[in-house]
Amino acid sequence: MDAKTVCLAVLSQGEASGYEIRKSVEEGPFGHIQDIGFSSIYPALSRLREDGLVSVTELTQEGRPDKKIYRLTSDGRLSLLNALKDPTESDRVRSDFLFRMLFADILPPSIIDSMIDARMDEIQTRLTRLDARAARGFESIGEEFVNGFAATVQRAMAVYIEENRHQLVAAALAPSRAVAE
Amino acid sequence: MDAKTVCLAVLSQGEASGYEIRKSVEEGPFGHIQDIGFSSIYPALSRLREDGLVSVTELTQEGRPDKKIYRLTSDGRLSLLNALKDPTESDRVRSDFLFRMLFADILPPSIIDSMIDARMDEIQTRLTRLDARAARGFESIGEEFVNGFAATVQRAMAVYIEENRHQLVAAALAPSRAVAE
DNA sequence: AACAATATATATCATATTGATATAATACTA
DNA sequence: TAGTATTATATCAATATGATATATATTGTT
Repeated sequence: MDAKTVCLAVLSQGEASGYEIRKSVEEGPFGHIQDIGFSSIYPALSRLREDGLVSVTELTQEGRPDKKIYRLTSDGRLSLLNALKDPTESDRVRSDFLFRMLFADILPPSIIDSMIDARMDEIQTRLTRLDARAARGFESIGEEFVNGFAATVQRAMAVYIEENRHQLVAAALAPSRAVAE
Repeated sequence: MDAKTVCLAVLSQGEASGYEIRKSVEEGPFGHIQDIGFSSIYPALSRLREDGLVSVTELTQEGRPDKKIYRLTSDGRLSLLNALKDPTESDRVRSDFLFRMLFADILPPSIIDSMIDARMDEIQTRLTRLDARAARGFESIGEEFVNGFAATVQRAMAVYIEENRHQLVAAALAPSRAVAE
C-alpha cells in the first residue's frame, strides 16, 4: 500500500493530523504490516488535499505547533474503498536477521548467538503487545483476525528458532565453507 | 540490507553479472527475504566498482548483449563480513493482504473470499518451492535454517487462515461498522 | 533545581528504491 | 508466423526512507 492509501485508511477511522497518523500506524492495528514516516505522510497529505480526497482544518494551539487536522471527503472514502478492492500484491518480508543467518557458518558464533537472542527478545516484545491488544478487545473482526494472525506467526517463529538455533551456532563453531574461492 | 550489501552477498557465492544477481536473489535462498530489481542492482554495482569492492570483466557474446561479470575483491569480501557483523534491524513485513483484511467488514464478502483464496494459493506455491529446495539439499546450515524457517511460517499462516477465514466472511456478510461517521 | 529525555507538531533534503520503459537478439510455443 | 519468454544492460520519473531543523511543554533523573 502506498502512503496515500495508508493515510486514507487511517483517516477512515476518524480525523487526524499527520503526527497522529504516524502514531496510529505505529501503535495501532497497522503496526506489524505497515511502516510510514513523516517524510512520506506530509507529501501524501498534500497530494490528497490537492486531489480533494481529504479536507483540512488548521487548529492554532498555544504551546504546541499548530495542528492541521485532516478529514476524509466523500471522494476520499470512495477512493479508499476502490483501492481496497484492487487485487492484493504478494506479501513482502525483508529480514535482516535471516539474511545474516544465511551466513551463519562464516560469522563468529558469539555474534550469531547474540543476534538470535536479540531476535527472540523482539518476538517476545511483539507478542506482549499483541496479547495486550487482545486483552483490550477489538474494534472489528478484521482487527481481531490480523492480531491473531500476527501472534500465530510470531509464536511459530519463536518455536522454530528455539528448536534449531543450536545447529546454527554449532556450524559457526566448525566452519565448513569459505567466503567463495 | 541495502542493494550494495545484497550484491556483495550474492557475489560471495561466486562471480555473476547483474542479470544473474537478480535471478539468484529471486530464485535462490534470498528469495523470501529480499527483493531487488535491476534499477537497484546496476547503480549498486557501479558504486561497488568505484569503491574497489568488486572487479569487472567484460565478456563479448554473440547473439546476446555483452555481459559484465563482477567478482568480489578482497576488500569486498572484508566489507561484506563487516556488514554482516553489524547489528540487525527489525524484520519488516508489508502485507497488502492483511491490510485489506483489517477492512473485511466494509468490503464485499466475495472479494474477501477471493483474496483469501489467492493468498492460500500463494502460500501453497511458496511451500512447494521451499520443499523442492529442501529435497535438492542445502549448501550450508544457514540455508537449511532459513528454508525451514520460511516453511514453518508459511505453514502456520495457512493453518491460521483456514481456521479463521469463515469469521471474516461472515462479518463481511453482516457489516457492523461504517467507514467513519 | 538543573538537566536530559520524551512528546507534540510540521517540514525539507539528500539518498535509495521502485516500476516503467527502451533496446536488441535468440529461443520457444501456440 | 506471431507472440511470449529469456538473456542482458541501462535510464527515468515517481516514491519512500533516514536524517536533520525548528520550537515548546511535559516528564523523569540526578
